[in-house]
Amino acid sequence: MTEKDNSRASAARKRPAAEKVLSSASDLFYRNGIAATGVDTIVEHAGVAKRTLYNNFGGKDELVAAYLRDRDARWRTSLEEITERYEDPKERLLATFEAYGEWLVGDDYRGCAFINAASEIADPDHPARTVALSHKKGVQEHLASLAAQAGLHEPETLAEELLLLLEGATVTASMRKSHEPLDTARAAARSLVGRSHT
Amino acid sequence: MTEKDNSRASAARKRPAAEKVLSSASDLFYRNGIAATGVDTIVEHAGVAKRTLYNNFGGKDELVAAYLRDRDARWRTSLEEITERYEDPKERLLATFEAYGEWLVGDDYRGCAFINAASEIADPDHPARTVALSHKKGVQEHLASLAAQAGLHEPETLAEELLLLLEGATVTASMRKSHEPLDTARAAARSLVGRSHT
DNA sequence: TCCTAAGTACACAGACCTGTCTACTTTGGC
DNA sequence: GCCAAAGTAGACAGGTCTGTGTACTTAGGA
Repeated sequence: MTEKDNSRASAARKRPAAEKVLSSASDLFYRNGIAATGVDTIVEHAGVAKRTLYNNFGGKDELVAAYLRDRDARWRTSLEEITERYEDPKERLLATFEAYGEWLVGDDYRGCAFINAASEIADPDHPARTVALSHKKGVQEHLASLAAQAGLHEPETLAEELLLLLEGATVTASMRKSHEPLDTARAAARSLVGRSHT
Repeated sequence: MTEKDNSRASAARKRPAAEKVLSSASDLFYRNGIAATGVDTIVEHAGVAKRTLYNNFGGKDELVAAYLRDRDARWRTSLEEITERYEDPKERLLATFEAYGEWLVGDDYRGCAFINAASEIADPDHPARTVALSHKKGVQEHLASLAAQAGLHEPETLAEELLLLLEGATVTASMRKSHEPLDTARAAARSLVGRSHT
């Protein structure tokens, strides 16, 4: 269990160049946007040959999907770790807001990578859209599961309400470059959780 | 007052070609994204010469800003009209959710134009970012003003909470291509307004 | 009627984009 | 040490992008 198979780490062990590509792509896609980041920029930043990118990922679209999958995996790990800090089911539920908070520290915060990708990619068949959608579904399921464990009323509805607050806070925080919307969202979440109390 | 100076209509009267450009740009930017829409596509769609675009707007960046300004103006008009349908201050406040609802009908819904633009444009000095930010500020001020008129507790905080719900609903609705998140957001908003009641 | 501002048509520059090709070099497991 | 897989280097094709230059034509008010 100490040697948990983090897909990114294991890929680094066996394909170091591919890992460098993914790492550079992640940074650049997130910071500058997907359309604004060319493959030449990625390979230059990664210090690898362009052919390495195409041999390992197939093309830019698949690389974008891989970028989001990687981010989703790291997000899940981080969320799990933060949730486990608490015992009380209600606090475990609200810990999700804390997890979001840890991601938006720093002045390089550019909002949610999945929302940004979905905003940027109009094509409904782009492979990255599937990844973004399943990520959001995962977050909502996480919330619903914890809400149910906490014995709250209508856990599914509450989970969606909390998701909306989280999404709104993420988007607003990145527009204003402030983490204050997350505090507001957390306060509103406490109200809604209180209302759903037995 | 019947001859209210809608900037787009007045521009159409005196500069028909410029208006065609703005109208085409609005459609294409919103539907396909800003980066994905080239100026050649816009002028072809508008049926005007490329030079007309540059003479009237200066360049693509300024055209993007004009697109958002136009959308903001139309949004304000629409919001005002919907708000005036109600007498009760609390209902007027919640009518904002209805206004959002009217914008996300139809299968061509692609989310909030301002959020999408901000997601897509990483450059903090881009003229469109200023427009997007001031639009969101306007929405929040509208909410705060109505919350205060309704005599609710801490109208500023409540306004921000409602804004977050609206933003979350917009983003989620466009990802799922469903208007159901808006219903959830409205229900949550009623809870929060209830809590803030006298 | 004339004159100015607005619009047209279209070629062009220069940069950037994704993806492919070929030939060469490194590296890790057997 | 061998050999296959992985990676490298760099040119290249074929597009697309924003923005400019030039010479021409319309339209509307004084």
